[in-house]
Amino acid sequence: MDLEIIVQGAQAESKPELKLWLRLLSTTKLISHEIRRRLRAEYGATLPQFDLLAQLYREREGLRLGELSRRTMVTNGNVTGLVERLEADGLVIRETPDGDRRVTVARLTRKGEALFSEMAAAHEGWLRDMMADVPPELIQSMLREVGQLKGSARNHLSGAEEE
Amino acid sequence: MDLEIIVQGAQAESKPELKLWLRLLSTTKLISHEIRRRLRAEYGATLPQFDLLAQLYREREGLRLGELSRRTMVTNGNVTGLVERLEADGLVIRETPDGDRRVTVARLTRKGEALFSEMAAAHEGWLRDMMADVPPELIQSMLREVGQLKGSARNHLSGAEEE
DNA sequence: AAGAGATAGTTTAAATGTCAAAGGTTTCGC
DNA sequence: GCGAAACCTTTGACATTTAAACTATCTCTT
Repeated sequence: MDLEIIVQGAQAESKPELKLWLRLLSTTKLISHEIRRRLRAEYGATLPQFDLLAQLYREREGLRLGELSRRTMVTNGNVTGLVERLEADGLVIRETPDGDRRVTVARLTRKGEALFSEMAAAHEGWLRDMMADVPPELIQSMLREVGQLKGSARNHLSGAEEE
Repeated sequence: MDLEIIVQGAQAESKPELKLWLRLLSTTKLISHEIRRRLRAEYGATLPQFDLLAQLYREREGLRLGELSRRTMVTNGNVTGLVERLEADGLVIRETPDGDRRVTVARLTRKGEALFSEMAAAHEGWLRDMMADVPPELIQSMLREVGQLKGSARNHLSGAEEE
């Protein structure tokens, strides 16, 4: 039924970190699958595209592809293809600023703004629905605790990422 | 820096469900990236391969591909390719039982068992390390709360999945 | 037994994902 | 100003992902 089966056999009592990780992973997978399904069914969009549009929606003047890559946690080469497809759909345009010709900036078109604002409203509703059985206080405390977990993880990366 | 930027602009105060979701997503992405990097660097393995091997490690007599698909939350077609590559590496073997020739069962080889048991120990250590700054009580309470969230999400899927 | 229907895996196409290497551009040191 | 270093993006090779079509096999009803 679940990723958690990995350890629930012999020694599930110990290893709380592993157990928490598997539960986090299976939960986000569950919710992601659902959101992906609905995005596809109702808007013909994919989840990575939605994420990318979301970033551009917040920065109306556009973002450099490298910045998009950092914000969406998607690799550089991947952003290239994503933006290409979104541009083909007329949701995004690419421009090279005068100052620095190494740079490519992606920006939402009018059509992209309109579509994303629809999708965002639906997306938020889906989440509220899926979390309907969780009391508001729990949501608040999870927010805090997951934040702490994230901080801990960030402090113990092998890579060179700081702050 | 993060997925959470999606909403932190104008009206971050409201929409706690959305905020929690974005934080969950960015946290699991962060940890996944790190685990993937280390699995690749130290064992030349990918995360989905690790997940699949983990399932087989728990069921030494092997699992049908469909069951593997369900447990890893990976689609059917995907399991086919994964097992193919693992078989090519000599970590897994495929067999068709006598009773039902539609069925394919995947099982770990001696080599697969040895490799996975190494990887699993390292994997657990990485997690303990990344969660080092989180007090044990918090880990326990997150375990409970995330479980509740997962239950809620499962109850509000549009798909036909029950229990 | 025949055939409809269910089930198990595989295959396919399009998209996403990684990493590493290659491309142009800009900037810096001198 | 020139060459080297640094920067930004693209490209290429390959693995993973989803959804849907397809093949093979089994089961059940009649």
